Amino acid sequence: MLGTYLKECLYFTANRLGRVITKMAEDEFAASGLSPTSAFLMMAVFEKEGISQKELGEILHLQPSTVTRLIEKLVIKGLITSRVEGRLSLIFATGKGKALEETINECWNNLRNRYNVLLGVKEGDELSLHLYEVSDQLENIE
Amino acid sequence: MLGTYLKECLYFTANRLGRVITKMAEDEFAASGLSPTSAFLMMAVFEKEGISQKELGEILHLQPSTVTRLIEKLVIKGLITSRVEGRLSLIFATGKGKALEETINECWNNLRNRYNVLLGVKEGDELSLHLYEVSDQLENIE
DNA sequence: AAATATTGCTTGCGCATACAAATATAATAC
DNA sequence: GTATTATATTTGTATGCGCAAGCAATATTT
Repeated sequence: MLGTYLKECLYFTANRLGRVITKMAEDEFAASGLSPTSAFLMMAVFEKEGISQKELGEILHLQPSTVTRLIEKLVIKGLITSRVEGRLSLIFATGKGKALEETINECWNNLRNRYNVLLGVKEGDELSLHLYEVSDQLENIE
Repeated sequence: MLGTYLKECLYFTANRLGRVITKMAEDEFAASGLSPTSAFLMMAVFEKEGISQKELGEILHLQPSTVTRLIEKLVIKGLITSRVEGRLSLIFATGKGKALEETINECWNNLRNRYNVLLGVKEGDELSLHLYEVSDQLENIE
């Protein structure tokens, strides 16, 4: 079989999986009008009103510049506001943003159900935890 | 802990892993002057001179348009040529391209060693095979 | 308190990938 | 043998993310 070696390349398989699941996630989160990443950022804000951009970056494992851009778009959509406090930029959900909480949770549940059905019960969630640990190991966070 | 639910989201963990391993791969393949994906495309061409773009897309699990762009760059670099045959576009490695084969293989070995060391012997390779199967399941290829 | 360093965020730019529409060739139907 | 459909590739456009450099606020040093 041509190209079999690719199956043994974590770079390849990880990124392929990323693309596949991203499509699924975008599909499910479309109901919320948000990209999956934006939706998870919103969830972090719901969990801690006034969270800083720095914290958001740490939780989401995204670069500061990427967080800035996500925030930008969510502010334009009127879902969050940011208050500058010293050199921190603190993020709060607006009423319109809070109104999305339920929807976002549903989208997320739908996504999880969708892949857990395809992968076998709980296999998806377990794989996810595993991948999280693997990333930590690769980044040498112990 | 804030944002713990993210560990259970395959969208998130898969993409994070993708970013982490991509950085490692880019780093290792820098020695070849190629992006990891281009390097794997070259490997596919080494394996089958005159491979079509369609086949490349299937092997690499990339969209045709993405393949077109990769080819474009490799042609500009003088590593491959493409001969149009009917509606197929067949890809061949140039001498300059073939000269890279050894280097590319080394880069790949280095990458695999690097993550296998961090993840434990063979764990990386096994994970990779697993992720490949998972992607197949999610895409409903049986 | 002035000079320097650090920290958090933003901006400009680039890369990888995708989707949709356009194009080109081949195959099939009639 | 033309008309229609199918297939392979290309082109235009968009998104998500990163890096590097810059800016602004605070902390540290002297």
